[in-house]
Amino acid sequence: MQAPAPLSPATKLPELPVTVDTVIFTVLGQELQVLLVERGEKKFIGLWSLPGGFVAPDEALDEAAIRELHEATGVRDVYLEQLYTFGDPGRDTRGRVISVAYVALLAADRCPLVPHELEAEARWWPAYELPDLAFDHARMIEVAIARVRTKLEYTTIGFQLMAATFTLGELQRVYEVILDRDLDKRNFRRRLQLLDLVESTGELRKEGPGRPALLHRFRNVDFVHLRDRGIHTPF
Amino acid sequence: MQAPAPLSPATKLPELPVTVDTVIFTVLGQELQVLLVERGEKKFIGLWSLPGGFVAPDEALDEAAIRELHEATGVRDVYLEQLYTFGDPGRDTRGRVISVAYVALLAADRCPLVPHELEAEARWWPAYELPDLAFDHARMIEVAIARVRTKLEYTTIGFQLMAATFTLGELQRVYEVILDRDLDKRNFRRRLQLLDLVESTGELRKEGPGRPALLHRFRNVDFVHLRDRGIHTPF
DNA sequence: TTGCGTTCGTGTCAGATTCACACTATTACA
DNA sequence: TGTAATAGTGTGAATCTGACACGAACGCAA
Repeated sequence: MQAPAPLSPATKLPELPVTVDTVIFTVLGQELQVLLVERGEKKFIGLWSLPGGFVAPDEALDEAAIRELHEATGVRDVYLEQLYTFGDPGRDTRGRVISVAYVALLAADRCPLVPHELEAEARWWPAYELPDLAFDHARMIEVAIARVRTKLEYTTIGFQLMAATFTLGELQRVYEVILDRDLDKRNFRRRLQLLDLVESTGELRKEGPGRPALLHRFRNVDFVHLRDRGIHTPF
Repeated sequence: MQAPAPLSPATKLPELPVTVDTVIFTVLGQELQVLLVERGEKKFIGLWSLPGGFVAPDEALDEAAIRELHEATGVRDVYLEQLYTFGDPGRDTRGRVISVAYVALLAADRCPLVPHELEAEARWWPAYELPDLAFDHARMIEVAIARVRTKLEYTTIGFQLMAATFTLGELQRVYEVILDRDLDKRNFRRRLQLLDLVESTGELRKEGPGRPALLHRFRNVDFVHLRDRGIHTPF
């Protein structure tokens, strides 16, 4: 039960440090990548961790995640959703810490090449070939990948990883990289058309050898629950 | 970022009270019901809230949820999953509190008729006709209903609401009550058979007028992700 | 005992969806 | 100008979904 007495500074309540940690994904160079920061502490030399930090006393969890994301990347207005809360005693070897994990999706053309306001070093790592991670951050990334994969199948979060215009080939590769399997080009395009999700800009993009591709944009940038349209397996 | 210095009692870190609150569902009398406790505080007279309480300093979040669930209902070994973490400043009018919400599913034959170790009054309420709720607990229940509905469609969590043996009619009614729509009897049964989820015990249950129904049991009590079998819309 | 109301249990068919599959078009480059 | 690379396009078989109706077995009341 909740404490029967009203809370007050005088009331002795168990209090715990609360952090947010964010799994920031992008698809860069045909790979799903995660932003990690190198830990400076002696105890954690060579270990990497997710960008995150403590929640201030008057700060909403989402706000804290947005703030930390901005500090780590310099960008705002990023797709962000709460993932799961990790709170086992012992998950942080330095003491009891509750961590509310978030997932963020960042379009490749908005990815910072250098860390923003971080003193520590930060870089992108391939999500399937991660370095040694501090605490339970490897587990967090596992859960995050599972979440993104699932939602890719019944929402339009995948769009969050694309630039404003893109080719259908690029879009398909993003899906393939995250789902970690090949998709059929014709079925993929038929589905996009059927769902009325994209439209052609009319422009072509020439790049390397091969026939130039038509550029497309999304018709509805908003997050769409395809389930609401009775759709369960878009791709 | 995480604090660069090791944590210690001397280090000044922002700490926050953390609670768990659990949305306990059952299906009783053709209705989806939620267990609520009446708040004793003067400030909250007439308000009801979810059973919950503070997380102890050395206690895992899941453990805290299990403990609170046991205190409220007297039962253990209940299906329980973390739902979402609510942490807006101001969500608790008495001060800043982070609440990790859980969902529990309790079979009707295990429901306590009277509260267990609670001093406060507790009772089941129809999930679609709730009383005035304290804090953001109404929102928590909304999110919980959405979660259970979604998972009902691609997992076997629905089984958690059934007694060890049951009739197919009872099972269908549980699904109908949660999804809040009618299902086709023949399609429902065809799907159960196709998925090989239930088997007949051979016994009959006579109850009231009408032809007696064959009793069934689940073939696999474990939580099953039907998606892993390529199934997306079981019912 | 018989009739009525109630619940149980069962199959089919049309429409929609899914999945596998191959060739031509357009470009860069040697 | 030929070759390698990528873009773009349609069909058919199999499966899945969703709508639909009736006989069987029981309790109860007349």
